[in-house]
Amino acid sequence: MAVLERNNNLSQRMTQELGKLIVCGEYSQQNGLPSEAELCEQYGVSRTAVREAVKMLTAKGLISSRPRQGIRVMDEEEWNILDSDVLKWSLEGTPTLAVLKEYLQMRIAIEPEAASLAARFGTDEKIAAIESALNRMAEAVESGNKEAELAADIDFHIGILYASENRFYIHMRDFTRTALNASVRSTSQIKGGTNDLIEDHGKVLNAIKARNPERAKNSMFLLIDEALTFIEQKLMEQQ
Amino acid sequence: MAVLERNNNLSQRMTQELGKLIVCGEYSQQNGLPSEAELCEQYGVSRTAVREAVKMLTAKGLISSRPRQGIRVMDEEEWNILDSDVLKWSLEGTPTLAVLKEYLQMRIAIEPEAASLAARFGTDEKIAAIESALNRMAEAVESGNKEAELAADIDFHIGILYASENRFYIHMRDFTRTALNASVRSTSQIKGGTNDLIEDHGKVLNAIKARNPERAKNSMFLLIDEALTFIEQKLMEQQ
DNA sequence: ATAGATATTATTGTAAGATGATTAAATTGT
DNA sequence: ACAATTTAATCATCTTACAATAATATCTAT
Repeated sequence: MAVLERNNNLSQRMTQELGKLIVCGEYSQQNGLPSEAELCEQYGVSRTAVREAVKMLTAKGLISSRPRQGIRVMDEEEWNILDSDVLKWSLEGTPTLAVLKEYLQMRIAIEPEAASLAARFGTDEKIAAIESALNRMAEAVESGNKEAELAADIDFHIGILYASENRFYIHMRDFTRTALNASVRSTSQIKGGTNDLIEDHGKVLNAIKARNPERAKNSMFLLIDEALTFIEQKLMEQQ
Repeated sequence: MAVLERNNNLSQRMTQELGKLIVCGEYSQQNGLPSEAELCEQYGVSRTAVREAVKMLTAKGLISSRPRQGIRVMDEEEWNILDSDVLKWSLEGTPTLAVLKEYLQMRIAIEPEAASLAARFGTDEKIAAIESALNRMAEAVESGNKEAELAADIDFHIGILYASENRFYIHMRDFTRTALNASVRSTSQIKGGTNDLIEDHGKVLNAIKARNPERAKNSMFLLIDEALTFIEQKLMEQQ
């Protein structure tokens, strides 16, 4: 019998468990999912818990459930792939290069424009938060603390989203976090020396502080494009 | 007693009803929500239906629910504002200029880059779908059919997202649909003649057909930037 | 009086059982 | 072979009961 983690309440745990399995492909459109009754048995929980989990996954676009037809995994196109849980579940396995490319292709749309907005509209307080993140990142590079470096890197990029003062950009924070985690998770992402990485981040920050939207946008574009070009080249070699 | 629409099943309808009220601010962080028991009474449904609706809204980040504390509306920052239901509910009222600006600021990140990707990676079939949408749009303009024009306009922009061949761009289709609906909904969006609108769309399409990513990106940027500049100016005047 | 422990109670969490509604699939009749 | 009908698997809904949680009130010791 499957074992559930012990945090949260039962339907939340069921949601996590089933969501993970669906996103990782254990349950697929072909395989389908067991019926409510079978899930109750397999996990040793009541129908209430199973049904509430099914409802939550339905709300995230992962499954649909109808009488006589059972619980069916939806086409991936229907998944709410920007939902924070779905992003989290997708991070369970090691991401492929193709997936890293998808993340970067999206980031290269969002983040340069976010930097531009941050330069135009970001409050001094929010810009200070970006600067603080960059300082922490530099310290972490000095001391060779990879984990702290990643945390600060994430704070830097998310700080810019917040400084955009636009709800939709702010909402991309979980996406950005996931994308950055994924790129570090994938060992091939070692690439160039981390020194000019700090320098490149610094250029973005300076442009924002100078309230220069164009330069902020371009600096951020270059920063992400470097990573994207690297990935695209690796993908070429692979084929 | 509140009345529910008759489509779908009961918990779906409850979800729609409550979701709409939350997004429109009838229930807020201050006002809070009634308890499960009270909701059952008000809508004349069982706890099962109420609880399943609560779970779905929880999955969309709109509310949280804990023993003794009741059902609480989450901070807007937690809402899954790119969820198709949440987008739909947010479209219930007439959008303010500030909201239209937010939409356009996001579109100006996504769509130019999507056009660039479409030029690089879009299949001939998907590019043909974009062209077909533009043709329908031109016809609708000729015959003065505003509704058909909007539908074709939406198909054009969404067609480009599909042609990007990137899951994250494709996922933005509901957002783009909502943003376009909102801008038409708002009467002030009449702006320039629709003739050069077709021409401007044509430039984007031609660049994509010519497999020229840079030109595709720039053409789309200009197209959206025109609307954004217009809105920003209106906002200035308003203050 | 005040701080800290304890009891109360409102609210959600979980379970189980019963019946209704839906619809895919099997059966039947032509 | 095809259409109409029946069957049965599965989800949908309601009800009842009790457990778990946590905010609030109450009590106790200092």
